[in-house]
Amino acid sequence: MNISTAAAKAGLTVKTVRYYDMIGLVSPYQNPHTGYRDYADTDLAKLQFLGTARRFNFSIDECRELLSLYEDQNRSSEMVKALTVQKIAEIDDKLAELTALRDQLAHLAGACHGDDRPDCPILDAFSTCDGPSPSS
Amino acid sequence: MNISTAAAKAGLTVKTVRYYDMIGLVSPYQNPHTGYRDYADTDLAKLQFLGTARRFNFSIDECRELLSLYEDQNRSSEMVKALTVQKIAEIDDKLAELTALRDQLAHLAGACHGDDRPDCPILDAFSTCDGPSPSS
DNA sequence: ATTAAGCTTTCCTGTCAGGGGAAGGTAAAG
DNA sequence: CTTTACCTTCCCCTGACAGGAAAGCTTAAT
Repeated sequence: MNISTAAAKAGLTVKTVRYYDMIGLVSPYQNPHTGYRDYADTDLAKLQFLGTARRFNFSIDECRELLSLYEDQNRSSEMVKALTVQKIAEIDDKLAELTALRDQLAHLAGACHGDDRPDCPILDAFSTCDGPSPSS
Repeated sequence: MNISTAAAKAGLTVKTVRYYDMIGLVSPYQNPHTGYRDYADTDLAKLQFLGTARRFNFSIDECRELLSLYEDQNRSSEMVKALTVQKIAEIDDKLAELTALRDQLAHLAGACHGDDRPDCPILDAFSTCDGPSPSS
């Protein structure tokens, strides 16, 4: 299967699939004469796995770890669950941060009349150095 | 005021402040003999403004726009409020996306026993190409 | 048989917002 | 006078690709 077919089936772009080859995530057989990549079904399965894991916000390095677990027939589900629970915690942190941000901005927007007068509580708040805590 | 003092007062790193000079956000007087940057109080105010706006998740380009409004004594509060409301909407989108992600992951983690057996619903779900919708 | 379209390859540059560190000049303190 | 702490520019690095150029390959139509 050529690269564009594999990419389409995995819901990825050709560029992304080529990138995954370059960083050693999924390296298909490469025809030595033409240089064309040829994706086997097992390669496609990995690409689909990666597509899903990436959409679940796992980083490339985490995907690499998940993929090695995915390929290991003698794996335990322990590591996978631990990684997932940790990812959930990260998302929770991000949610809390964004929610706080949203509330503060909404408060400022509510205080701003938003007309043609130069008085603006939002800019006033920004000029006093007490914004949200530095985000990661 | 030298760069490290200004950076500390604005809650930014020296690298960041130098970067803001390079991209033309805040360009202080520069001693032609020593090459040292010298930040005036008005420069510091802008840096503090930028620090806060950045912590509120405004991009550099949005900060540039906000800063020009901040500096304009004849500004109207209309634009500022519009930008802020748009930013709130963006945050809301991100919140919805992350919440959906979190729920799906939590569901998978709940179904995974997380012991030393190789059976793992999380990996099974990842290998069937029906993850979350592609995130921005 | 030739040509054109539509693939593929590698290679280079750009993104965003800076971080890390080297080489070299300067300022303040002992 | 020396040490230490700061400043400068310069260049490469990050994550996860996207865009595009130049060249090679395949397939279908002419």
